Amino acid sequence: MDTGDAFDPNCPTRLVLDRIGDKWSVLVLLSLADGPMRFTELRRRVGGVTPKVLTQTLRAMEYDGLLTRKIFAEVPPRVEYTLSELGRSLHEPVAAVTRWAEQNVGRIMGSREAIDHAQ
Amino acid sequence: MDTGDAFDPNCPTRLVLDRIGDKWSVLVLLSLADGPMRFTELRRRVGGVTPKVLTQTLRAMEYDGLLTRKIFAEVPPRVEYTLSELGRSLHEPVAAVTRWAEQNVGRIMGSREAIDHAQ
DNA sequence: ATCGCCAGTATCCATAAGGTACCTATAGCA
DNA sequence: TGCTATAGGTACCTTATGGATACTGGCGAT
Repeated sequence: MDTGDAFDPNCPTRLVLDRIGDKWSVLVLLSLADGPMRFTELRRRVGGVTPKVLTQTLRAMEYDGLLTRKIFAEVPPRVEYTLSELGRSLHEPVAAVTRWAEQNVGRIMGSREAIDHAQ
Repeated sequence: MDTGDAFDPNCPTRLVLDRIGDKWSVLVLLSLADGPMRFTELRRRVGGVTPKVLTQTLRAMEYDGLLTRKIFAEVPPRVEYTLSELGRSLHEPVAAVTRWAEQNVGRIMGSREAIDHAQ
């Protein structure tokens, strides 16, 4: 298996990029970086996510070993999501991209406005 | 306008994250980091992208000021895509995520296999 | 005379995302 | 003895988005 070329569609690295490139995954990762959270907490924190999509995202991240899901046998039910070591190791690179976005949002919006204005 | 909270769906930072989180944008950015490229060159380099989607991606990145599009009045036509200063500044953070993916692809695939095996 | 090159469009279809409603069981309240 | 609220989802339907394939135009080469 070729792990070195992200440009090859069959490369596993590409699968990983697809997953972590997902916008909800990134927001979940950033949220959980502050500590474990429950489903509804996450739902409130990550504005705009629907429960279905949040469930899909969390299940996918669990499958990839980025977080763990702990169910407490209580009523009402309680489920806690916690970043794994692997998930925590991804936090810094992702946070760097987010910082870039925050720092450059002005330039990007400026570019869009300049182009819109030229039309 | 609130540029500080990527969790707010109306936050511009979120718009930016959505855009640069797109898998094709990342691959185009990494390709162009080596220098300007033509459309067909990019298409070959970024395996699996269809022309329609590549066009959409390039237009979106141009709109955001990440790259410039230069048309040469020749036959056959020639169009060159070049990263802007802004695009180049995004390269390092994105490359860090890609490096993480390459280094951890094994762990992720291992997690998937462990879970598949447990079923 | 026809073929191929380049940079895309146009068209159609499948998949995925999004929105809303509903389910389960129990504890608390009236 | 209902009635309601709660948490963590599922089920269902509709709407975007992505992807596959085919096609265009002008010219130089065969």
